Amino acid sequence: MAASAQARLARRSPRAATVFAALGDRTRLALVTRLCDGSRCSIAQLSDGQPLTRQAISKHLRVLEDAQIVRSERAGRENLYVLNPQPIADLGNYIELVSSQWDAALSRLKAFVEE
Amino acid sequence: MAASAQARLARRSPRAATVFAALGDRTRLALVTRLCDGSRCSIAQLSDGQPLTRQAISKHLRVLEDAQIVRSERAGRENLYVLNPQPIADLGNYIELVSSQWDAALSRLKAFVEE
DNA sequence: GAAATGTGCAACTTAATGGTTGCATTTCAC
DNA sequence: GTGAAATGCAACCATTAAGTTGCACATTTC
Repeated sequence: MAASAQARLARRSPRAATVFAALGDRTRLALVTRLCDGSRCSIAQLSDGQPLTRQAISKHLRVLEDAQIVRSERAGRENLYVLNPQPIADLGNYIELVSSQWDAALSRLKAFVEE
Repeated sequence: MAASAQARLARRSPRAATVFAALGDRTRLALVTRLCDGSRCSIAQLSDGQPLTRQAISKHLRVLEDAQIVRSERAGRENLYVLNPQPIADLGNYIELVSSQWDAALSRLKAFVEE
């Protein structure tokens, strides 16, 4: 089944790479951390306390939205952002595949050494 | 315990961001996929079949090595690379924290609606 | 030892990222 | 309706990233 697992990993690669890349930044990771308690926050709220311009935060939110890690919803004059945990959960599956592949390799090695 | 979970997430952020960023590229993800069956491969082997220069692959491997996702070992004239699954597994923990935070938020919302 | 193999290093190009500032626009509050 | 608040958009700058080419260096192999 090794080939099948590799194929599954490869098939998920493009999408996974986008999500990984979106999370590969401190500021964006902080935004995700802030949003993962389920709160809906405006850009002004999210940039409050951060040592960056509101525009910078806005750009980061767009990156997260492109990766579908976050959804935005207009409410009057403000734009509310909510986390969408699905893509991140999918990464969890990806990671589990990698880990299981590695564990299987370890088992084979162990069996080989012990025989 | 919500504050504690957030704090844990924030503490892991800088390191996690590095690993996420290292995985946020198709080519590097392909390299990880290739190595996660436990094989030790030279740069020449890893760049074989890829539509990139050996140098490009070499640079990508350095990024992965800086993130400690991969280890290299000199063997004569060739440089063998092996996966180190630990940082990736740590990302799994990070993701689980995010998910559990989100689930807790959902539960609170549900309780609020139903009361 | 000469040729071939596997890498490393440096310079360079192009494109993407992260960030800023300034201004226009929509919406709310009084 | 005037002013303040919350955004969006565009232009711009500096840095990093991704990739290439060319060459030098070590290690096999014959």
